[in-house]
Amino acid sequence: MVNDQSVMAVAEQKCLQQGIRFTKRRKQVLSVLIEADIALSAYEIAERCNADSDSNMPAMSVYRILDLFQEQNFIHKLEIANKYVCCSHISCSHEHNRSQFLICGSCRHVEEINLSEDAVKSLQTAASAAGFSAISPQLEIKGRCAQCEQSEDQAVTS
Amino acid sequence: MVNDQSVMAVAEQKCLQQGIRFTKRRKQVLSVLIEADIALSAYEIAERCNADSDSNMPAMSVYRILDLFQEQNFIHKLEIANKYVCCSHISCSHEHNRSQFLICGSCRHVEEINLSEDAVKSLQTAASAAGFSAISPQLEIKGRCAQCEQSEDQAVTS
DNA sequence: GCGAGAATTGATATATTGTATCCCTCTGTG
DNA sequence: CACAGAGGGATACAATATATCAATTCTCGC
Repeated sequence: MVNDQSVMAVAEQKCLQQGIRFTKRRKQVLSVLIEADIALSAYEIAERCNADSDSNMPAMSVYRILDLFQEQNFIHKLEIANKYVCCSHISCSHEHNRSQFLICGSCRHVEEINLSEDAVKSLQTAASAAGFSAISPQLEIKGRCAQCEQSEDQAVTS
Repeated sequence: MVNDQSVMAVAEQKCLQQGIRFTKRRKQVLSVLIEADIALSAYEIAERCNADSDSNMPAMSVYRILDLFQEQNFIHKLEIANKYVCCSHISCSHEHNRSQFLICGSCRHVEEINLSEDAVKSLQTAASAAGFSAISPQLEIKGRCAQCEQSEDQAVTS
């Protein structure tokens, strides 16, 4: 999991640099995403924001803030799940142009992985052979994490 | 594009073999998907069914039929777009366990490509290194097709 | 400090995608 | 014909997302 302290600090820094305000609402949303170790839907984020305080975070605001965060590369949207996760590289200096996600279909745990250069190249080759350019850096792959695989085996054999 | 005649025939065959009826509604849905060269949402399919006849295809039925077709591997759901396409291998004997799609974000044109063995292997290696097994065979990649790329260039430079 | 203008948020409405449920019809079989 | 089960009609509703306009808050130059 990401280091919550440093991530918030880095996010604040980056906002400052761009003349974007790092408001209370934005802190709330980012904080919820950092603390959750799974991908959350916009409405789930709103719920969690409203759970531990008397703040009233409307889903609308969550969507707006999520849009902003995506532009800033603080978070990623998992399009096959319609959910959002904190970028695991937010506080390091990695390039953000190659995000590959493994998404557990059972428990929704998300791993952000790094494919080899070769694999990425062969993807791009195949894409341009098919007449596609500017392919998105983001790859999302549905699967089943080790834990869920195990517990499902138990369920089947019991 | 797929050959509409043979695809319908193959689909009918496969239904017969499984004791599934290839009803008028199902024909309509498959036919719409074959004729459209782009990915369609369930509601778009319903609209098109209702456009050129006085049939009244409810969206519900479309969803039911789409579910069936997915089980039969007649179609694929593009999860990053929430849209559906006819499987380009429906009338050939390919394995259906490795579908990779390039999806144009502008015109929604979809290409079904085949990655190299190596690329697929390196994906699976990376996945199991991250503790994931049973990864889904389906890969969806957003991009921009040659045509749209070109017309966007024009728009920018004009 | 003060006002203009921009950024941010609030609030409401609505679109889009998808699921649940109940019941009716049709079709093949004994 | 009666019946079982597949298929479909209809309605309701849940979940995800966008549009729009008004209110508030912040920033910056004065």
